[in-house]
Order: sequence, then C-alpha cells, then structure tokens
Amino acid sequence: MKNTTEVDITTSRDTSATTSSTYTGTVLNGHSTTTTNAAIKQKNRARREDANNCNGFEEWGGYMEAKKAKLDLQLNKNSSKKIGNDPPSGINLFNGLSVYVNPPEPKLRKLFVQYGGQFHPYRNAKTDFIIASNLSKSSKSLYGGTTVKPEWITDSIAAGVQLNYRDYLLYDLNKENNQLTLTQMMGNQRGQSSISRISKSNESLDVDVAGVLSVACDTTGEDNPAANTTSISNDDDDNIIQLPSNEDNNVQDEALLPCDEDNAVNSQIMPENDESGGLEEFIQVNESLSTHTAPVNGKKIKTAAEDGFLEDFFGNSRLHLISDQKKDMQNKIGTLRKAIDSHTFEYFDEFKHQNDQNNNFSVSDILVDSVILMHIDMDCFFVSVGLLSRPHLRGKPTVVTHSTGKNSSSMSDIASASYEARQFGVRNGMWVSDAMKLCPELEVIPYDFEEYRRVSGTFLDVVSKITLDIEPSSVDEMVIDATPILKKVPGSSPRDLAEFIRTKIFEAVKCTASVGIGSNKLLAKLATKKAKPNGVHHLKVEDAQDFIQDLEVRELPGIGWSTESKLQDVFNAKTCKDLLQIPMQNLSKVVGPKTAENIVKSCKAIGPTELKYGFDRPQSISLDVNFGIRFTNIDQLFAFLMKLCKELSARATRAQATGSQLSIRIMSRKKGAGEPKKQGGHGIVDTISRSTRLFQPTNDWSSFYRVVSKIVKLLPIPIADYRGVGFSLSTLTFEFDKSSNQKKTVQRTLLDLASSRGRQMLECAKKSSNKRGLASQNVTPLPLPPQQQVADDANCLSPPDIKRRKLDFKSIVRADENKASPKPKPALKSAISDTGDVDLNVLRELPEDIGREIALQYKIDYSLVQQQNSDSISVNTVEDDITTTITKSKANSPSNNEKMSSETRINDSKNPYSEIDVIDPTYLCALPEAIRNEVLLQFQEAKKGRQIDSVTVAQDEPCSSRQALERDNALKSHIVNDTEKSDPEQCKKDASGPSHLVCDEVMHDEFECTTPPQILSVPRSSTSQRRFQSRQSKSTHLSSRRRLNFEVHDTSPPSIPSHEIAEKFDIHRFWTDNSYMPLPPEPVCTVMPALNGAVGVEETRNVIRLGISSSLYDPTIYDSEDAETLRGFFRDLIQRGYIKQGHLLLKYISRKHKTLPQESQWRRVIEEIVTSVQLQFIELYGGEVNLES
DNA sequence: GGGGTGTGGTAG
DNA sequence: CATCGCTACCACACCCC
Repeated sequence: MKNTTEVDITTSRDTSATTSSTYTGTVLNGHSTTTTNAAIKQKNRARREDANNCNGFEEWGGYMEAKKAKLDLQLNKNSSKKIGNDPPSGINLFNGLSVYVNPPEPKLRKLFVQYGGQFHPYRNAKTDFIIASNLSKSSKSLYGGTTVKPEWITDSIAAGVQLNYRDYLLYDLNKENNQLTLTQMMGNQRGQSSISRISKSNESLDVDVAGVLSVACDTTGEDNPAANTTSISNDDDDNIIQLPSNEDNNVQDEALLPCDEDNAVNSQIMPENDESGGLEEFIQVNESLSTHTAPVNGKKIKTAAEDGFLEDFFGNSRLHLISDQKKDMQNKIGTLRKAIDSHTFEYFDEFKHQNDQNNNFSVSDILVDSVILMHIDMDCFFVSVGLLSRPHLRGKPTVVTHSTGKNSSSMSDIASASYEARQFGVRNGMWVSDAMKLCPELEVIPYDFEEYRRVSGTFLDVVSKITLDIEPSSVDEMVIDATPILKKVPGSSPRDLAEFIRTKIFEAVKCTASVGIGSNKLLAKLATKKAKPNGVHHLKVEDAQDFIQDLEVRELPGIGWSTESKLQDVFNAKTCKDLLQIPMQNLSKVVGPKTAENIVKSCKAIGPTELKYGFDRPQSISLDVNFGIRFTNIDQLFAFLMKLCKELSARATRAQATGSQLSIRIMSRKKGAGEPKKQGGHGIVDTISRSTRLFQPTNDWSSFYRVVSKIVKLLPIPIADYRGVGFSLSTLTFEFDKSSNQKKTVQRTLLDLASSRGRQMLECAKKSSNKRGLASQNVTPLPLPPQQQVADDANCLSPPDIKRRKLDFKSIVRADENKASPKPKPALKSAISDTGDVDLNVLRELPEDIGREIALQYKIDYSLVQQQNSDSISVNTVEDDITTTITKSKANSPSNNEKMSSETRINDSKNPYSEIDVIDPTYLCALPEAIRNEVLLQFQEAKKGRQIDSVTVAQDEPCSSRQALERDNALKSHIVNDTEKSDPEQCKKDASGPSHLVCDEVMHDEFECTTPPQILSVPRSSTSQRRFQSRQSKSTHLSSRRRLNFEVHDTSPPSIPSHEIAEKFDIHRFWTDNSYMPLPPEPVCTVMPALNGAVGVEETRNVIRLGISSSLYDPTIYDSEDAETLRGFFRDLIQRGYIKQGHLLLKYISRKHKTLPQESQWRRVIEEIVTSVQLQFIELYGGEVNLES
C-alpha cells in the first residue's frame, strides 16, 4: 500500500524552515519556535535473530484476531477446494467467513457455503457472523460473531460482491458506538453556522498560502489582516472550547506558528515572552488545568486520561494496523516456512499446469535476469476494500478517513485515496479539509479495520499458495522471489506469473493488485509504481538506468522528505540524474556516507536482492501513542504509563521475549506551541528519549513501570505538556532460544536517570553558535532556565551520579551476592518499595486478600509471607544496593502548608538492608483506590509498631557514625561507592500517619542534618540553598548527634524564614497539588544543585566542558557570570552534602585546568574554585580531597 | 576503535 | 461532528574509555 503519510502543510513549512537553517549553520533564532515535528524515533542495537510471535493486538482483541486469522487460513483452504469442485459460482464471496444461522435456514446455509463461506452448526467463538432476523439483544454478545440480517447473504450474492455487513447489522453497532462516544463528548456544538465555516476555510486558505510560501509569512498577515485575524480568533475560540484552561497558549496556532512571532496580531494575543514566560506559564497551565478539569462546552476528543483510550486508539489507528499486520504476516510466513514440507502450493501447481498446456510464451520474456523478484501491491488498499461493500462509489473520487466528510474543515488524515481522487491531487496523508478543497465532490468512507485484516490475510494466503519466498512489507504489500517458480515452470514468463497472481488475488478478495517485476527489490518496487493501478510492469536491468534517471529523488526508497529537501537545498537536485552529478564526497557530507552510498547505488539500479522472509526475531518491541495525549493531573499520567507498561508487557509476552533495556520517549509540547489544529494531535513538539538497563531481561509490567515512573519523574515536563509517550523494549532474549542466550544477564545499574546526551548536544549546539541562553528558547527541547530550575528541583530526587554507579556496579553486585542469602529471587526485585526491599512483615500485616493481591502483583510467593518468621526479608536490587545509606529529607516549608514526607530507611548496623518504611507510591497508584487506601491504612498501623524500634536503633546503634565512616572512607580512599540516595516519597496532605512518621525519620538522616560551615561568604541565595537552610533549622535538635560523628563546627547560617522558600517556581504545585493529585509520587527534597539545568555529574561535566571550551574558541563568550555560577554551584554542592559528586567534578575541572592555555580566564577561575572547595573540605572533613586520579 | 546513548529519518 | 500522528529498523553524532 502506498500509504505515504505525507507531511501536512504545516509540517512541510516547518521542514523547509528547519532544514534551511540547519544547512546554513544557523541555529533557529527567536522567531522560529518551530521544528519539524518528526515522528518518534527509535534506535535499537540487539542482534537480529529469528522468530517473533508478537502479533500486536492486545488483550482487547488479539485473541480473537489470532483465532480469526487461523480460521481464515483453514477456511480459505477449504473453500478454495470447494470452488474447484463447485464450478458454477466460481466466486469466493464469503471466503474465510463462518456463520451460524438462527433459526436454522437450510437454504441460507447452503448459499453461504456455496459462495465460499463456512457454516457452523452451533455458535462458538470462531463464528464470524450470526445470521438472524431477530435475536434477543442480550444474547448478542455471548459468543463471537456479529449478528447480521439474512439479506446480507442474498444481497451479496445478487451483487456479486461481499457487501459490507455493517449495512446489514441486526443491531446497529455504529449507533451504539455513537452513543458511547457522544456521552463522552458531552454534546458539542460543532454544528456551527456557515459563517463560521467560511471563516474556517479562510483560515485554512491562509495556512495554505503560508505553507507554500513560507517566506511570505509576514506579508500574509499584512496582505490580509482581516482574514488572518478572523481566523486566529476563531481558532482561539475553538481552542478555548476544547481546553479552556489553556487559552494563553492556545492562541498560537500550530499552523501559523512559524510566522506568528513576527506577527503583531499574534504577539499581542500571546503576551508570553520567552525569557520569563516559562515558569509562569508552567504554573498557570498547571494551575488552570487543575482547576478546570471538565471541558466547558462542546467538542472533546477522548484523551489518554480516559478509560479505554488505548484500546480505542489502537483499534482505530491505521498506522498501528499497518505495523501490526506486517508483524502478523511475517509471523505467518515464518510459521508456514517452518512447516514447508507439509505446505501445499495449490496455485503453483495450477500455474504449472496452465503453462504445460499452452506454451505460448514469448521468448523475450524468459529469464533474462538471474533473479526475478516481484513486488505485489494492492491498489489503494483501504479504498478498494471499502468499495467492496460500496460498489456504487466505484469510479468516484473516494478516500478513507475517520472523518465523515461532512465537516469541511476536518483535520482527519486521508489514509487512502482512490485513483480518481488522486487525479484531483488528493494524496494519502492529506487532511480531509485540504482534499475537499481540491475535490469538493470527494466521497468519504470510513475505516473497516476488520475487513482490512481479513483481506490482507487472504491476500497473503493466496500468494502463499504459490510460494513461501515472501517478504511481507505491509498490510497490502509484499515482495516475492519468483526465481524458483519460474525455474520450475520452464517456459513461463515473469509476466505470466504476475498476471496469474493478480488473477488469483482478485478472485479471492475482489481487489486489484499491481505487480512490479525486477531483478532486485529496488527495481521491483519502482516497477510497481509504473504498473499501478491494476497492472504489471517489468523493469529490466537494461532499461532501469534510464528509467531511474528521470525519477524524482523522492521516489528512491530511502529518500524521505528530509533527505529530499537537503538534496534540493544544497545541490538543487530534483531528479536522480541530478544526483549522479554530485561528487560522492559532497553527497556524503550532506546526507551521511551510508545514505549517499545507497542513493548512488539506487541511481545505478543496484538494489538488494535478498529477501527477508518472515519470522525474524525483532530487535525491539515498542509501542507509541502520540495522539490524544492530554493529561491534567499526574495521576492520569501515571495511570496511563501503567497501561502502556502492561501493554508493552503483553506484547513482549506474546512474542515470548524479555528485554533488558527499556527506552522511553516523550513528546512534549514545544514551548510556544498551542493546541494543534488537529484534534488530539501532538502538534509541534520536542521529543525526549531516555533509556535504561533493566536489572535482567524481563517482560514484567511492574518492572517496566517502576523504571518508567522514575524516569518520567525526572523529566522536566509539565503534565499538561505531554503530547506523546512511547516505550521500547530492546536487547531482547527469546524464550525459545534461552539455552543459547542464557548467560547474557545484564548486570548493570538499573537506572540511568541523569544521562541525557540529547541535552548535552543541544547545549553544545547552543553554546557553539550563541551565547549561553540566547538560542535555547528556540532550539532546546527542554524548558527554559526557570523551568529547568523547576524541573531540577522537582526531579533530581536522587543524586544521580550515574557514571559512578556504573563503575561501581560490579563490585557492589559481588558484595551483594556474597551477602544475600538466600539469594534474592529476581522477580522480587520489582516488589513494593523503591528501596527494593520487600517487607514481608508488612505484607503479613495486611489482610490476607490484600496481601495476596500484592504478592501476586509482584510475584511474591505468598506462602513465604505466611511462613516467614524473621522480621523481614531483604531483597536487594542492584540499584538499591548501591544505596546503602539513604538521604531522606523533608524539604518543605511549613508555610507552604503542604506536608511532605520522605521515604527513609534507618540504617541498622546489623542489617544494612533493613526493612522498608515506605511503600512506593507509584505502586500505590497502581492499586485500585479502595485497596490503596486499605494498604495505606494497614501500612500506617504496621509502621507505628516499628517506629519505636527504628528510633531506638538509631539511638543505640549510631548509624550515622557508620555512615559517616563510610562516607569518609569513600572520600579518602576514593572507593567509589554510592552512599546516598534520596528517593523520598510524598504522602498525602492529610496523611497524618505516614507523613509524620516518615518525617520523623527524616530527622535521622545524616545529610539532612549536616550543617555545613560557611566557609565562604555566600552572597547568592539560591532557592535551593534556602531550602537547605530551612531544612537545617528544622533539624537542629539532631545536630548534636551529628556533630559527634562529624566534628562539624556549627557555623550554619541563620535559617531563612520558611515562607521565603515560598516556591517561586512552585514545584509542589507541580507534583503535589492536592487538588488534583491525591497521591503524589515524588516530593521535593534534597536536590543536587543543577548547573545550567544539568543533572548529575555526567551532565554537569559536559556543561562545564562546553562552557569552558566555547569561550576558548571565542573569548568574548567568556562570561564572568558563568564563572560565578560555577563557583556557586560548587559551593552549593558541597554544602548540600554532595561530596562525592563534588569530588568528582572537582577532579574533572582540575584535569581540565591542565589543558587550558595559560592566559585562559577559566584557568584562573578553576584555580580559585579548587582552592575554595578544598578549603571547604578541610573545614568539613579535616582534609583535602585527592585530585589525582 | 569499541561500546553506549540520544536523536533523526524512513517505510508502509 | 472530532479523531485514532505506529513501529521496527538503520544511521549518525557524540560521549567515554
């Protein structure tokens, strides 16, 4: 299927803007808040293997899908045999379908069977249709099968085609569906007047003009200010209706974005300015969203926050269908090929027989090329299938889309356009509104996914009766290796075979296919273009060169819109002829060596000849949802993430695969971008991806969820800005070849939270072309500095010194293995707490049913819970092991009125992996509310019992002293050993029990109690610093104990009134606003200071490196502010107890120092910093740190 | 230069 | 009446060692 998802007009304009700036080397400046909103990208590295059972469609339909596919297969075989014996009909009208007729009506049965269907004497799950003229509605859904009227059969036979059963539904399911959705839509008022429609189309027209003439943006507004204004305000109104809370942001229309910053109208409407807007906007958005959750009025699309969204979405996504069906087909071919010995090639036999009889082949057609590949492609598949039941639309310009076409401003994508429609310029991927302009009489038909699958399955069946050398490439498309067939049938020509196949396909599905023939895949595919529609073309090698010369570059496989525009912009190359003029070197520079090579090869008609037959093991299993993603509170987000995790888990399970690497992709609204024109669309976005190693290969959803929720919490994206989410599981291990793959367990750190190369790269881009901060608003996918600050505070919950964790990992694991006895069961690692400890006591103390449920969810043997007598079982995951001691905190001001709590683990010297004290809130979120409350309640009770013990332990056993020792040792001996982790949890505002409880425990935390001496005067008073100080003041009652351990001179600065912490950037609101977040997942607590938004050592190091190196190349970039920032950063770092991080970074800058030229200003700055930090160390710990590595 | 991460691009 | 912008793969830039 030629389903080229063409970039919509908005995007194409964006593209041109972006690409041109890319290639002139300038970073987008202030006007261009747009970027190409490319689809989610993903890369995976595992090795290709063999076999994959993932058939994609999930719990809501996968089962039935699989069965039906199987059924199709069987029945098609049957019916085709039948056809052979039952000549008169000759038509497989109901090929592959089964019915149950109620009441039994022999005539109907006979007819149905005669026309290729199968009759079920009783209803079962495999029954496709129930034929009845009346049937009690209640019994309708008991079994499989859709109830249709008998006329469906008789009419279909009369018409000679299988009519759309939907038109014969006994109960109009469509109506039911409509009702369902209507309730969700709450009576929208889209039936706007014609005036409104007119202005709508004006608007679209403007967009068109702007889209075509991206340069003319400014003039668009001037030339036609009235129209422009009208359209904007109109759109504005629309958006307010959709998302009333977002008005400030919604004004800016996606389609108008590229020019609207130059546009006076827009800048008035859009007061937000880049510099300061981020934070306020962010708060506003979140505030408003939290207060107006219900749509005011009218049209509202189902969002990811609603129940059943995922099912709906995948069930109605053409792209999902394409991907999914392809997988199915690959699986099918793989399976068939495995059993190739028992496979019957009926059509091959028929073909052979035919050729034996009439040897009227033309000599010229006989194998000239050594290899003959055929590319078989159904003609405008979706439309063709849709027309099966709508014969009256044949010959008319028709498109398949979700829209009904009644609304001429629909932004619905056109999935497929008939050739008649294409003559008007209508293309796949186009919006209905645009197509309507090109062709007002356009006929619009809805999707019929079931039917696509059925036809696609039949299509594959037909071809597989000729050969199994099939590479399925899509729902409607495949490449076959015809060489063996042609060799086995002497005298047969490729063209004969192609026509034979086409005939068979048409007989089976009543849809036409075109076949391209060539000696490699490239030629076969190119030939198909010429063959279409409904034809055959053989592109012979000797003709291929000439043929390709005249092609537009875009027509070569591998050249998409991006490469096309690069070639156009840089080389002014439009056709393949132009391409061959370009020196390879230059080409390579622009599109990359690999693509360049492929392009040149393609131009020379060289292409792959090997086919990839089905059933390869995938290298990754992934899942994306970039539509309808709108969240108003964090519960929705996390609930959705959990659904996705389950979905991913289901897919992996079905593929019998486990994975040890998990990637997550997030699309977030680009700053300045409003609601997209397209309802539910993602609009202009930034995409962020993060990946992490899992402890071991798994497909357990809770393991995914655990990791995912951690990562997501670290991403600085306001809830309201989420536009897309995707997961990808890679480094796969397959059940069926475990033996060979066995010892590949990845023993690495679980989370790699701070790593963000993209950020670094963007930083790099920023720094190299602009002075710090200037370009960031436009380029960086991450929020602006103030927002980053928010994010940092919100998200840097655990001091994420990733690099070191990685380094340390092995030794820690070893230690763990030695210690742990009994050896922890891997499955347990995903249990309750983030600490990784499963406190069976807690489970035991819960009511049995709840305990069992939890145990079940986390794969804990509940009998263990019952049997175990000791206080707790420690199950240490790797990541948790790294965190031998914990930094817990309460970083909140009392005035803030938000009680926050932190997870704390009291270190018991006897048992460093002591029982958990907090249940992972993300886990709690996962529970049904009733159970959640119960768990909380029970948990509180359980905790109260233990609290005293904890305190006692803390006092009797000077755990802090042990920690201090550890820390000192780590410091002095440079043993890399994570000794801290702050992963505190928030509790409900009113959660008096756990909140207070945990808060008490916080006081035992050594780091929080640290009262760093003020070595340097601290003119800067960062919020985080104040936060620290405020914490400190709350902890004074513990300072004596701490002083004992640390010998710290208490020269702490006067504490700052807590109201001053009143969250200029209110992260609490972000994560804890109780109005919409009953169970916040993470609190604000100890925060590793961020340097220009960099998180963790690794990132910080890069920021430093980039900052310094940029000034080396351009001394004017050196900024004394930068130096001061760095100084302050180190000060904060050490003061807040990030000693190891400080140490590492200090080592880094002192290394850097050696590489700097004598005259460099940075050299001096670094010297100063090193000196003062060492002073701090001396003051705090009585000695300098070693800076030699 | 090998291995890792994050992003871009592409096909249907 | 909206609307269903997936998924698997390759390539590359950049980082670290």
